[in-house]
Amino acid sequence: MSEGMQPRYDPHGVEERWQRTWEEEGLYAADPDPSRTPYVDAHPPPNVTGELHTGHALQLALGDTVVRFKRMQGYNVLFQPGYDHAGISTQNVVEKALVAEGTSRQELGRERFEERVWEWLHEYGGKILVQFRRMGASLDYRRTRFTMDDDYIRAVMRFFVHLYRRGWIYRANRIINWCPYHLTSLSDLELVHVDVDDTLSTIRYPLADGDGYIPIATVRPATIPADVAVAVHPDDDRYRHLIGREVIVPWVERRVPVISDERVEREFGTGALKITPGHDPTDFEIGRDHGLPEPMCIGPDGRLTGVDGLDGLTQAEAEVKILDWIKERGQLEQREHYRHSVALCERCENRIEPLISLQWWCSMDEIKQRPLEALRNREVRYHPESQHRFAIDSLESAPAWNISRQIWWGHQLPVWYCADGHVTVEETEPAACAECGATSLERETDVLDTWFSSALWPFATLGWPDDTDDLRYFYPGDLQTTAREIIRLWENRMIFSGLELLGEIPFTDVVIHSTVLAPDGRRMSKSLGTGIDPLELIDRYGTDATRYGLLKNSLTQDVRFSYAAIEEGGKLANKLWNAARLIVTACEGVLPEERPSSLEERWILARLSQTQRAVERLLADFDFAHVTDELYHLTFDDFCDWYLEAVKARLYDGDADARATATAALERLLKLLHPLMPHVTEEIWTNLPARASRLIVAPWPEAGDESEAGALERVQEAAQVFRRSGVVPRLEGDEERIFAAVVKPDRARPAADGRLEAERARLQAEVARSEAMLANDRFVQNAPANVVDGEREKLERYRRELDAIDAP
RNA sequence: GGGCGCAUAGCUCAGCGGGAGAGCGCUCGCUUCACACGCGAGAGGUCCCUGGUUCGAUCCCAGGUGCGCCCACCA
Repeated sequence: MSEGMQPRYDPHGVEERWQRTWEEEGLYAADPDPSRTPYVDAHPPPNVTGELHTGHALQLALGDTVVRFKRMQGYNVLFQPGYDHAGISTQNVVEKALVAEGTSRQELGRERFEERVWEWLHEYGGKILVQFRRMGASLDYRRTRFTMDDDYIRAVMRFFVHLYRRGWIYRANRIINWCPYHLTSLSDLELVHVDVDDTLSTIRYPLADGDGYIPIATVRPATIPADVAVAVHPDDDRYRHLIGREVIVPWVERRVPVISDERVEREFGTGALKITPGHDPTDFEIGRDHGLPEPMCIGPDGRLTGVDGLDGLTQAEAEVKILDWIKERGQLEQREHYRHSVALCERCENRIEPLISLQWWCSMDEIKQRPLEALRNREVRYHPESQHRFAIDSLESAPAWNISRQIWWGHQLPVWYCADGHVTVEETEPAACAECGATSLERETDVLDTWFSSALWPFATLGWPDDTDDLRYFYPGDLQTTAREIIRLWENRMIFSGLELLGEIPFTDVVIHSTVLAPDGRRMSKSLGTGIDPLELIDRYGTDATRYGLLKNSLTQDVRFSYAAIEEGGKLANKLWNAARLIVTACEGVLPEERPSSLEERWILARLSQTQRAVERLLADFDFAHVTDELYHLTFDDFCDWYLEAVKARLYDGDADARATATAALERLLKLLHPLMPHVTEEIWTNLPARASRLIVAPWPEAGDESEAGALERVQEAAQVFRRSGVVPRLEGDEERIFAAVVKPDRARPAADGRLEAERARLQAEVARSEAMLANDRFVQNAPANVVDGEREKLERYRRELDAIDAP
């Protein structure tokens, strides 16, 4: 097929063809096989409504590279695909579509709305898996799972009931983050914080006995009607004498106590804090500790409620009226500009209302103990290692988890109430109330936090809660690739669910990849217009080049996106293609066999082995950036510039050993590169003779003898000397032949005036420096032996090169 | 306010106790029978600052400066 190889490698068409072929030939498929060792990467399920972004692309490139490497090593690889129902996000997208149609979810009602979501998903959902294929991801697409599949729902219900019976799930009134747009509670992890310009008002709260006032600084005068106390620090001399007395809350003119609490910051504002347990998390805690009531004055819609004269007003409107009232009475001390951070809903970016609400909670106190122990024992390895500490810290400090959401799209809680309010928790609808036997039951309308179901991904995808062959064979798995911010949302929860339900952590290695920043260093974001669409990269440079570029960038540090890295990948693919073209053309029909008969052949085989060992070592540490580096230089410098240049003449001359060896060497190079750049290597593979199997399932080579890796050193030294001085050093045999073939002294420009003298001077200076160093007793005595020996070798080399120049 | 990290060539980044590196960009020369997405030759750096440890520091330690990210209830 060599006549089909064009001088320029074009990935278009080739890559799609291989993606189809590999999948159709079942080469991604994983099935239990007790004779083989499994290797499992349960790839994070993206949002069902999502589109491929750089983070996904990077994550896929990392996971797929490892998985392809393991597959070649003979592991039975399961790379698990799927997508997540993603509660609020999905509800959002569909709601927007409804609004565009002139209707709303409220108008449709819950049942119709859920149907609409399913319809929407059947039409548009899961597009992302098509895009996963374009990344060349070798996922077992037959096994695609959705976190709202019937079986998956069963797993979620089982998990909930399990935790409930353990006594860890409970229902309670607590202050929560309320999104007035979505009309639901949110966990702390679903918020974003932004700085806003605001106004800090200092308001005088008169003492009830008429004797003076306490100044209070607040940014939210609209919450004043729900004040239940004023708190000061117990050691604050300004106010200590007032503790225990009463002040009058403006507008509602209610008498409330002055209390003391250490959580009050003396330095902030006036040092006195109004306590509003209904609308502030700190105040809620202080209020609980002091046994204060918990009234609210702002409703779920964000408007005032239950306050005479303010009902139904927005907070801005209420604020004006309250401040006017205060001003009229001379109680407004000052208004000043104040910049501070506020919490927003990460989905709609509306301001969060803290308010008290009856919610379902999962207590973390007991559930986190086993995971903590496991993490401390390093039963999970984090890459980079520094994330290990963070995983532990974030688990240690994990607060009670608000698991209920007041939205319609998601897993409805398996909780039923009878008319008397008794609670019955069952996996499926119970016939009667567990407490009173009443048969008329109402199901809880709340749904679960999306991450509650995500926590089951590594084993719900394998059939849990049933005891399946898949589960027994593939669980626990091996690899997780994920973004830093997901550690708390997801990694920790998978670890505790796995330990709790199956007694084992679902994976052993967690690779936390970097955040890819825009080329200018800002975050990639659609709204900023700084996003880079991986599909456009694929269209422009090809999948292999895109994968290579992303891997090269994926260091422990956040990195700026670089087109240059992708272009480098494209060049590597083309270089490889042309090296293969040379060998395929010159060695047509020759079977690969390592029969090294000359220096350059022994050398390249040793270099291939050496690089292979390095790649294996680096991949074990998930150090992808250095893998790309090793392979780039192996291909360009060693394989092409030295080996092929040296052996080319013998290939054209029909040297049978050289031809067989060249073909074998190319095969090994292709194998090393396949995990990173699967398509171009597979395409070349088909052009090699007698190929029974696909490269994707070809065995990873045994690394051979590395002892000849330095065999070309004298020739390379000679090349240095020649290039710097124009002098052709004396060499013999293979070395002379290789020098002539690679360096081509007969075609080089003649030695220019002064070049030789400059090189001689340089070498003499090096010799002098080296001799001085070796003459220094303190150096010779204190430096490690290998350093001293190294210096002696260097000196020898400098002297040899000097001799070469000075020879006639 | 806590935690983590980064400052090295024009740009993006490796290296991390003994000769300052790569890719891109730039300059010069090559249409040499695999490849101009190529080959060869070059220019370009107080390795952020100040101290300390050491025979020796870009690398280790302390302090400073400047950036970035994550977390956190200063109203």
